[in-house]
Amino acid sequence: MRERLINAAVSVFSKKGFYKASMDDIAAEAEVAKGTLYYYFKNKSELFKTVVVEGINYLTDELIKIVNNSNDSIENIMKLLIKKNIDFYLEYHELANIVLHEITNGIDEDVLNEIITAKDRYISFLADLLSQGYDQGIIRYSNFNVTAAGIVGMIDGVCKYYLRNASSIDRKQLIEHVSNIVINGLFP
Amino acid sequence: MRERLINAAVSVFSKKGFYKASMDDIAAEAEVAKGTLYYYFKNKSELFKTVVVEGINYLTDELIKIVNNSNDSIENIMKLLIKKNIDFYLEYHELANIVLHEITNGIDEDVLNEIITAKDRYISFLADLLSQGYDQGIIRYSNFNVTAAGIVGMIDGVCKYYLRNASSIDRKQLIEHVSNIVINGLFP
Amino acid sequence: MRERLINAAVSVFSKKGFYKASMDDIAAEAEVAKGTLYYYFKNKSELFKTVVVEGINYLTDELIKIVNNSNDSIENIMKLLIKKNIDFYLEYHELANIVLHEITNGIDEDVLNEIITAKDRYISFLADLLSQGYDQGIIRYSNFNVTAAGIVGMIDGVCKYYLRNASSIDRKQLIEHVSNIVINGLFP
Amino acid sequence: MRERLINAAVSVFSKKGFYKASMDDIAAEAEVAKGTLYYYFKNKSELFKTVVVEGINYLTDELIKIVNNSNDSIENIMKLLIKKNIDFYLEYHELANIVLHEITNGIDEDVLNEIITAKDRYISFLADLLSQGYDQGIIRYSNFNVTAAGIVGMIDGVCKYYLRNASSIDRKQLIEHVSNIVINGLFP
DNA sequence: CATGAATGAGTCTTCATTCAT
DNA sequence: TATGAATGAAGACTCATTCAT
Repeated sequence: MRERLINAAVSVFSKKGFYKASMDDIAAEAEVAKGTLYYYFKNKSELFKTVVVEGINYLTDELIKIVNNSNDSIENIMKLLIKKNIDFYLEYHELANIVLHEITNGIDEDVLNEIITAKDRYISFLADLLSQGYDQGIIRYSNFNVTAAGIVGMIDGVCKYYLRNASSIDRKQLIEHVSNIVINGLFP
Repeated sequence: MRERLINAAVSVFSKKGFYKASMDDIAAEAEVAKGTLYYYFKNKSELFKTVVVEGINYLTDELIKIVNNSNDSIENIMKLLIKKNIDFYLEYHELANIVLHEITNGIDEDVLNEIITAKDRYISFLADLLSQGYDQGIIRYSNFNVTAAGIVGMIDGVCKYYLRNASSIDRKQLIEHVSNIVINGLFP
Repeated sequence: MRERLINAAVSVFSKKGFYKASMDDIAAEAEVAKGTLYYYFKNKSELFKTVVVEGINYLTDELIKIVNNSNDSIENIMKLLIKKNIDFYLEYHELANIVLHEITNGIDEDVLNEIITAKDRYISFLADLLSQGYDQGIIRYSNFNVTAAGIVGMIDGVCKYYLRNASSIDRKQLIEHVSNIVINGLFP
Repeated sequence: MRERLINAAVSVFSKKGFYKASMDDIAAEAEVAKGTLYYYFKNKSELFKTVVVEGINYLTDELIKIVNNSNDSIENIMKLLIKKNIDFYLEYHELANIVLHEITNGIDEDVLNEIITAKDRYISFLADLLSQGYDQGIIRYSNFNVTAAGIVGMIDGVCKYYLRNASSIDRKQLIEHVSNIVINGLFP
């Protein structure tokens, strides 16, 4: 049942965002009584946190698997990660919108902290990878966390644009394009 | 008076975001009666739209001025724009958070469209610059809009990280760093 | 309007008590929208406090007036006060039930404190009178506050019994009876 | 088991009162599942009634024992009863508060009647004693029930004051004081 | 006997919006 | 122009109660 509620919550939060999503909506989506939500989750913030934290952790774990199962070059791994990220984003875009951003209002402090922790784990994972590349002499910059945050932000911005103007470019090109910018920069 | 209301609204929306900001808050901040807000703006969405659109346009106009008044290389202009962007973001970060992101919920459709229009103008402006660089052979990629969206997203992600972990890097370095990644990529 | 809301609240709280009385009930009784209640009172506790504090203070002030305007003996004043108290009690009995007893649960601490303060003023007033009687040598005991609390408790107990079994005794006798016990004790 | 549930209920109702006490609280206190409560008691009112009625009856039976086992004078028995009452009150004061005053709304009519019956038995017992005293010519008034209710009310008022201001008088004095007023009145 | 998951009616509270002045 | 009292719809949350196991 918990699973079912979370799925409903993902769906509704994705479509409506934190504020516009009502507990009624989510209960209706899950086809349960509203009380059931409160049987499993203390309150709306708690439910939201669960969705977001599990979302981020799912993504992070997927990425970790890719890295662990690959003997490829850092460059190719990087490309794969970017692809995976973009795929995730485009699949659950509103959720990603929520997951990848700060939602500093209306959520209990402690709940927010858990979200930030999950997010930091995600950024740190990317930063680690960058750090490895740096040690191998194939990445130039040492501000790994900032760089990681920047990459995620770029993916975010690009996906959002893509979702608004889907026709102007195809998905494969999008991934390729982001990979190129990240890896080679704009200037030749 | 209208000016005064908008300033109050910027301040409150910046601090609290769209949902948590109440018309009472804004009226109190402006030191007027709540009814006055409705005398000048049809409703909350309308007021929000005004703030956001004027915010984006202000930023865009600032950037346009920079470009028009400069004879510098595209590379240097690019750096300046990035700096300006980051400065704007860090100064009005909550507002920027709103301005730079999709807030697709709880706002009237038509009002939302005006926000998107302003945002597109901003992205287009950056894309134009990239296009010029492309024509001069100093930028590699031709998906100008996507690239522009990506740059804005990266700035966004980096600033957010910076605001959470301000001590780990200094502002000048931050700007430098983003400029470098955008211009030269991660790989040497 | 505030007056009107308080009157409605007195009526509803009197009939139903703090918990069973809903803000809907009170709004309906006052024939206003529920929001209006919240325009004048921060919340249910605040409204309740207002009713109780004003109730106690009203009663206290009435009693003070009696004392100040009378040249009668302490004994006769005492009788008058008992009469006034019983009349008040029987008129607003559920309210009196609330007013005279602690409601230690479910009410905000600070609000509760204001209620206790008002109550203490009432007890103190009676204690003062006893103290005067003591100084004049016509009252035996010096634990004035305890005695005052005891008298109020007795009135309470007697009135409650009366309300449950109204037929067994008439109101005038009730007042007479309490006065006698208080003044002369049970034993001849 | 039933015993165990009642003990838990006494404890929780005593601390929180009827409304604030939840069936969850009571189940937790008894360390059973919530359903178990409903296996033994039809509903919350029923459980509450059981607690209250058994409480009153326990007290009444204790008092009856005292009277039956004593050859003392009415006066001394009276004092003992007052002492016992005050002791009971101060030990289970919140419960006593409920027994004597709990708002009678929101409890099923029939359940309420059983509470009143138990209460009346208690009052009647005291009234009987007064009646005996009257027959022996050592008590002046013949409104026995009203007088009994008044005495109980006085005990209530005095104990409550004592609980709020415990330091101002000692317990033995409190008992003495109430006995004196009841027996001799305020006026010499 | 005992459980505890599931329910849904009921309540408080917020706040954008209106409108008479 | 400007006010602010009044509104009422909407939403989060509680909790007594039921029932299948």
